[in-house]
Parts: sequence; C-alpha cells; structure tokens
Amino acid sequence: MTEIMQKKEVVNIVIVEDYKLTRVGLKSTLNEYKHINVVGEAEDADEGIKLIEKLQPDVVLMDLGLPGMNGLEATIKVKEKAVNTKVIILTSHERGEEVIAALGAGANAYCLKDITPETLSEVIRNVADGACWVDPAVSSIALNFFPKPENVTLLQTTEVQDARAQLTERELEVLRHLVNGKSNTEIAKELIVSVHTAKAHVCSILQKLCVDDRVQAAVKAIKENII
Amino acid sequence: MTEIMQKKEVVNIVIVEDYKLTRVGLKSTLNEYKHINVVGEAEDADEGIKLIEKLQPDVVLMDLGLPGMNGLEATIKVKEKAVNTKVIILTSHERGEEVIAALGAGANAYCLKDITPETLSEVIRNVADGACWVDPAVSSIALNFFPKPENVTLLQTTEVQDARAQLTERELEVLRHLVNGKSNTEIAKELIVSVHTAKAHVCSILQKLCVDDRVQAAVKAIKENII
DNA sequence: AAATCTATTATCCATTTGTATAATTTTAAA
DNA sequence: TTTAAAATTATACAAATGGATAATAGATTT
Repeated sequence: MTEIMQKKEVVNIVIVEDYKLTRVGLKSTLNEYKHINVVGEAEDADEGIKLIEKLQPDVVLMDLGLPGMNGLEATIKVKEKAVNTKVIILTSHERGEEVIAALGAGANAYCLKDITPETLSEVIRNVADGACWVDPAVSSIALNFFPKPENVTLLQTTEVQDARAQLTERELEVLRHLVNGKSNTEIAKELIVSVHTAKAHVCSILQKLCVDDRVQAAVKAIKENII
Repeated sequence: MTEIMQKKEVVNIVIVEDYKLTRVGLKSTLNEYKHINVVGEAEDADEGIKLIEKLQPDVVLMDLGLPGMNGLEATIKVKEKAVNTKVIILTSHERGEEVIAALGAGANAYCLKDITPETLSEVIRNVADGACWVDPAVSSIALNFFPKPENVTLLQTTEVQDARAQLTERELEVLRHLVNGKSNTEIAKELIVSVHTAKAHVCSILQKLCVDDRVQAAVKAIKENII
C-alpha cells in the first residue's frame, strides 16, 4: 500500500469561462484550497488555448457554452497542445449527447455547475492524478454508454431498470415523435393509426417513464438519451 | 430536477471480498471515517447478494476475483435486487476488457486496490451521491471507449444567445419551470401569480421561440441550452 | 411628457391531453 | 397449443392547454 505514485502537492489550473462573474467567483473560491493554484484564466476558447499551451497547467476547467469556438472543440485542441493537461468540463448542460461528446473529445471529468466547492476541489485533485469523474446528475448517461456484458455467464436478465428497455419499439417510435413536438393527432397520422392508439401509447410511455405529462417525458428522453 | 437532493451524512456499505485479511483491513480502515458505516461483509457473491438484498446498503465494495460467481455477475444481480445501491469495483485487475465490462454491468466506480484510504473514502461519498469514478490507472481505458465527436463545430453557439436574448427574465424563469415539467397552475403557484399570468408568459414564450406548444418549447430550451 | 416595454390579470372558447376501462387482433414465447 | 405480451381501436370525462383580445399599473427610454 505504499504510495509509489507521487501526488502533486499543488495542482495548477486554468479556467476557461466566458462569464466574468463565474470566472472570478471560481478563481477566488478555488484559491482558498491550498492544493489548488489558479495560474490563468480566459474568456474564450482561442485565448484559453494559447494560455494553456504556454502554461501547460495540470488541469483546465472548461465551460461548454463559449462564444466562438465551443468547449468541445477547445477540449480537443487542448489535448493536442498540452498532452498531459487534464480537462474538467464545468457546465450546466445536461444533455446526454453533450456528455458523451465531451468525454469522447478527451475530457477527464464532467461537472455540473451546481457542484459544491468542496467536491470540485476533490475532483480537481483526483483528475490531476488521472482519474475520471462524472457528475451524479449525468453519470447514468455515461455509464449507460457501456454495453452490458453478455458473456459473463448464464445470467437471467430479468427486467432491467433501464428506462429505455422498458419501452417497446412502438413506444420508442411514438416517443421520438413526441420529442419532435408532434401532437397525438400528428403522431397518429405519422404512424397511420387512430388517435386513440397514439394516446394509448403515450399513456403507457408516461407510466413507464414515471412522469406525469409529455413535457416531462420529452425532457427525460433527451436528458437520458433514450430517444 | 428541482428536487432538493440531500446528501446522506452516513453512507452504509457492504464489502464483498474473499480474502479475510483484505476484508477486515478494509472494514477497520473505513470505519475510521465518520461518514462511512460498514454494515455487512461477505466472502462470496451468493452470500453478498443475499446480504445486499436484505440490507439495501448505499454502496457495495465489490471484488472482481471471487470464488464461484464472479464480481461482474454479482454486480448485475445487485443492480436487480437493490436498484438504488451503488457498486464500487475494488480490484487489482487492470485489463481493459474487465473495466469496460464492469461499467457495462452497472458498476458506478472502478478502483484499483492500491488506492489510498483517503481517496477511497472520497470515492465512496461521491458514488453514494451518484457520481461515476474511474481509477487513474485505468481511466484512459474507459475514456477511450467514448468515440471522438465528429461534428463538434455544428453544436450551436451564436444562435443560442439570440433565442435567449429575446426572452425576458421572467419568461426565462417560467421556461425553467416549464422544462421541469410544471403545469401552468404549478408555475403560477411557484411565482405567486395568477394562472392567467403564467399562461400569458407561456404564450409569449411560445411565440418568441417560434414553437406551437410547451413540449417543443422544452425541447428547444434544452437542445439550444436556453435554460 | 409621451412612448414603449414588461408584468399582471381577466374572459371566452376550441382543442388537446391524460386517465380509466375494455374489447379485438396480432405477434411472440413457453 | 396454450399463454402472454403488444398493438390496435373505442368511449367517456375531467383537466389542462393555447389563442384571441384587452385592460391596468410600473418601469424605462426617448
């Protein structure tokens, strides 16, 4: 159990975030932790990348919704210019697509902006060591991306609590139309069935997704990527 | 999403590990942290699953190399028997295949056994909250599993500000509630105004966003991130 | 001071939505 | 083959939604 891996005492970080208020707040908050040292900040991706290339920080806190070049593109570029720099996405975007894209782009962690400073400081330390961390609110999105192993042994996969698995093919089809803003009447027309059928499907979708109405269903479908 | 998620002060955990020495060591080490409470231990998967089903712990520390049923299979079963229980794989296996399989089987975290007690305690707390964590030594395996996004640039940036700029502060507030699945009545209650007012706001939101109904508004709000 | 914008409230009304219940047919599995 | 699950259709009803229209008050701008 002896630590062969030498942890860095101080983690140097760069913040890339367009809102000055958030940026300044982050900086002052993080600088209160003695293992964190904010060495630079930028308000857009281009500026950020130059800075990161020069400073080669341990960790970058990257916003996704940046003006001009967005955070995903920036993350890819960071990984090219500073190979050893880890990227933590810090955003309010909860879309499944973006979580997957961010991790695919090379991000080491994905945090939502309502994270506590304490947790963020821990994430920064862990990510600096090379760990991967995904925020509770979107962790299921990332984890569901990994395929269920088949060859484990004979496993009686009773019923998966996966929301998507609960829906039938037809219901998934209806859900897709629903997310596209179609009314029951329009859905019925698309599927060439009666409105009653469309309503029946929507009803069972609502029940299976444990939501009260179609808005919640659409939101859940998008956020959990079950489209 | 407005649910007030309160962190549990104490995390109840069960340890499934065949080597008694390791098991006892883990238990005594972890019990020194006041936010961790080891409520049970098992030396094989069958025994562990029974225990977990009965105790419904917050977190399970699961070894991979177990006699009889292995840790992967056990993880799948745990997720069936105790839906809300999080699984942390604690192993010395560094094979990429196993990392991917474990995460696919439903594990929320993957730790190597040379992890420091301090870090493990943090991981336990974070995972109890729902986070996903992967050990530095194998994080690249997990992260490389996510495909590199192709059309990064296409992810909108400028258009977002336009749509958002058109909405007043109040309307944005209403939109947020709408996205959270609130009905007009509920929105009115939240904002302490009449239902008529809420309806008026929703109406003008629909017009400004150029959509026909609240489902489309919610979808647009999420996809274009104007929440 | 006048014009404009925003927030608020209200009424009327057609349409949509969600729920309950139930019957029939098709399809898939045991 | 029998059984079970899924898809289909239907009726009826309470509740919610969206559109049109309009009036009032407060704040901001010109």
